[in-house]
Amino acid sequence: MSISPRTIFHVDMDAFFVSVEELFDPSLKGKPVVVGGQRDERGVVSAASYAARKFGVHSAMPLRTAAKLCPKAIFVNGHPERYREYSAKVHEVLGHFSPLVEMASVDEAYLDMTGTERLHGRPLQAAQRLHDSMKSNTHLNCSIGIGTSRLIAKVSSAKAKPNGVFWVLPGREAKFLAPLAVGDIPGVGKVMEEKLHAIGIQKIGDLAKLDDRDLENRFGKWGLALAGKSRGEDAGGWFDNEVGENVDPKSISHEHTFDEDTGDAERLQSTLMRLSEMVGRRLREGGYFARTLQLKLRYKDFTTITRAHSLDQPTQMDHHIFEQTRRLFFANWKPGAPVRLLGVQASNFESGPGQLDLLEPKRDERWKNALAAADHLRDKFGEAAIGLARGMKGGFRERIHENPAALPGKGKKKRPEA
DNA sequence: TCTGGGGTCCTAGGACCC
DNA sequence: TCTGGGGTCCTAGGACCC
Repeated sequence: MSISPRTIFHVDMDAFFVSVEELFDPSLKGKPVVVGGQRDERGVVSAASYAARKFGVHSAMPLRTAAKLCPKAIFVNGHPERYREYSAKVHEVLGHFSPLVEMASVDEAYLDMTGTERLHGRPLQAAQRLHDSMKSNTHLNCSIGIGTSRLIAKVSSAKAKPNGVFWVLPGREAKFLAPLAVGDIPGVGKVMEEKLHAIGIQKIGDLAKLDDRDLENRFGKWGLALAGKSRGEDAGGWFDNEVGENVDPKSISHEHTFDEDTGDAERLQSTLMRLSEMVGRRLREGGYFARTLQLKLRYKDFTTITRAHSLDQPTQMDHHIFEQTRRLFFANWKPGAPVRLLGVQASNFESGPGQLDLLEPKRDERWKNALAAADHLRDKFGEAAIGLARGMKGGFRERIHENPAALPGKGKKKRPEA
């Protein structure tokens, strides 16, 4: 705990995906634009322009719903490479303002600005400069929230939107939060919100009046964290790590929803192979060896199961991943049942491969070489260049789209171990 | 309206060990 | 016999975020 309060910035890009698309196609400007796929596709909205939002379109809404609400909307497929490129530009701009920058996702970041006054001036002045610098270097707008904690910075950046700055003075945290809805607390979603409403809590101020122990008794660990959050602290959970500490991922996964549900075993297996390759590739890129492999299976009616298996020896090889997930698949799939989604996840990372195959010491070595060659080819000629036999069966190759929002640095992070 | 994809964290029960 | 208690690992599911 430091004695003088920290100064945290939360920088959130305004309608990031849409704005980037507008840079590539200026004719989109001012129009209702929906990024995430075509109007008749399965899938949800990744981002909507402000013009589209006026019709009630918002992110996470099914594309087909958006099309009904706003028939004139222009539907655009996402361009992950573009977002990555611009995210890197954003990161670079931010790096000129503080050495402690943490990209929380493609389009938002935390900066610890504590102690930068002599360089960049008082918070509002620094924010103004950052804003201008962002605009001139990336041609993108951002909103900036300033506070003494991540939580306050995050909540105030939402109040700053669009294209503004919002500063909560040190000592005014609880006062700022009190009139806001409990659902405005990051981490309080629909379910928690309803539970809180059920006991008569609507505003964050109502929450702050409750006893910490009472909240802990009702909601466990989360309840205690909530008590702190109601006062503006980064108490508990993922929020209270230092800004700028980058942490290794805990899991790597890929999943695919079929355009139409399928019960075709060959097609399902070839998809599983593709997903296994994608996961294996990323394990090798990151130098991770996974001990736990998980299959995800979603049926037509949306019921979803996950089945996991932990290996004796960690792996990063496609065929190990495929072997396990295929086994799990056939042990759980009702043959012929229409499948909506398949997913493959690797977790429980270890730094090395452990013991190699003692019976066939050359086998894994050969695989490793083959995979390295395949990785190299893909780098050179693109993802479709090569695939293991199963993935190619019958000339069919499941096309799997990369998710524009799925870029490094996402999600919640835990405090790194000392 | 018919529900993506990639993550993190939490809970809870059972196995297993001492 | 009328049954501990803690620790850790594994698995499954679910809330939540962008």
